[in-house]
Amino acid sequence: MRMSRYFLPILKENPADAQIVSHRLMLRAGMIKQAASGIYSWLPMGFKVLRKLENIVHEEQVRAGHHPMLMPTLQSADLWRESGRYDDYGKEMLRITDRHGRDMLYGPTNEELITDIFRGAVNSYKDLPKTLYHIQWKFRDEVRPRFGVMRGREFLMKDGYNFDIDKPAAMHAYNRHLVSYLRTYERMGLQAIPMRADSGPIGGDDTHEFLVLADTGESEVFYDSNILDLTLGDRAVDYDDWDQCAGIMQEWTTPYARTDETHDDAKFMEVPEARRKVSRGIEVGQIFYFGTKYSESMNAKVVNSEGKQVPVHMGSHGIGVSRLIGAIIETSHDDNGIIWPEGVTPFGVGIINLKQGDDEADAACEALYKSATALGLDPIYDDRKERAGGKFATMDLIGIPWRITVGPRGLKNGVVELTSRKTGVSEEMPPEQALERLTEIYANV
RNA sequence: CGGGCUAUAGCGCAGUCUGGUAGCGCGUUCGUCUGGGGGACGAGAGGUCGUAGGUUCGAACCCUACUAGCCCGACCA
Repeated sequence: MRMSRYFLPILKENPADAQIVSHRLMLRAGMIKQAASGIYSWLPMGFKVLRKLENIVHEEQVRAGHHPMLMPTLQSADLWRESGRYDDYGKEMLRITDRHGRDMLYGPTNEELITDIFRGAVNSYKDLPKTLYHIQWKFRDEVRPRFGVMRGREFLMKDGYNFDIDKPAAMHAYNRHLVSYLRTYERMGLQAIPMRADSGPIGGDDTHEFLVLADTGESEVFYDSNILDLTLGDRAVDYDDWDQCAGIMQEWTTPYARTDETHDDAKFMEVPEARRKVSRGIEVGQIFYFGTKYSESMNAKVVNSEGKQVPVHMGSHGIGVSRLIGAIIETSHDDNGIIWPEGVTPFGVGIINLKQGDDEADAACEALYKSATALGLDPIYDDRKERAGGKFATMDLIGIPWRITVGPRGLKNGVVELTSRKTGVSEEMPPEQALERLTEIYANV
């Protein structure tokens, strides 16, 4: 992308309404614009990152054997009356009346809809297990939206639902989700810790929340620092292997890690003092096993191998996709702006032409831009007639992890400069070599 | 939902107390110089002062109502 043609309305000054760093940087980097309280338009660069996160979530869900689909944002109140949640959910649910006077709602979640879809189509244990999910906009009419996309009213969320014949099978689904979520967050450059949590209005027995450590997090968290050393890395996972998934589940849930809601001080004190950590965390996902809560109230039953009607065992699992952007920025930024992890960056490399209008510099940048594009590096080329300082500041603000700086001084020696946004370390090398290095870096992302 | 605050140019703000026809910085447009970390000088463009009503010869400013947004708390992914 040529910056001169892109829509990137960056702000030099801090917007007055933005309290936390991710909100401030998203506004300054021209990623979002507020449309109403807690509701945002996603401008091209913000949208690009959002789509990248969405893709990672999809890839990892499909890899785990789950089926993508799409349910509507608007739902009929009827199903919610059937489950009993129409009255229980409270004012957080945005209620709408259509022209015929029918009660509708903008979905805050989709348990009712998915159960309705499932019960009409599946009747036998032979059709189980199934896990369906979608990534869709939700609306919760928060009393007090704040912190930009971290706590908006409209938000993009992946929510998935598993249907299993009994509890052991449903627990495998639970474990499988935990593993797929760990992998998802790792690919995004995030360390998200599964913590025993409170089930809240969704209900259920078993639930873990995934928390990203950050000072601005909404929850207080208590954990054994040993958990920070765990990584999935590139180990091969067979999602059909119950024992392997249970083993990974064990591995991650053995060290103490809880939010304040479920914190047990006596147990926490058993952790050696040096490893006992108290911090704050941003919740970026949650998994639940809730047994037959919805299948019973909504009559989602199958015939088991003995010919008897039994309610299916269900679980639901969510990832706050739009809020993840906030979480990533909270954990990855400096005074100059965002620092995108390579896995989610809107552009692979930023090319800065220090002397726009200089024939040699222009030609070198053009060539570099074309090669980088052909290599799939998805470059953003700052070809504006700006001073060098302004170009550096913009590139730092929008957080592109790698920068190639092209100027007449280096070109005399046939070199450009490759700079890491994260470390600030620069190295001079011929343009082809810089592209090779970047190709290698992104091949491993 | 309780308590507090704000609304003036794209963004950040002053002007309101003490009423007299709207200003600063950034951005933006044009020109000249400059050219490796938000440069300098000069000349421009851009505002129903949130909305409606009231007081007044005259309202951004005083009064009333409404709307929107923000902060603290309770609540939440």
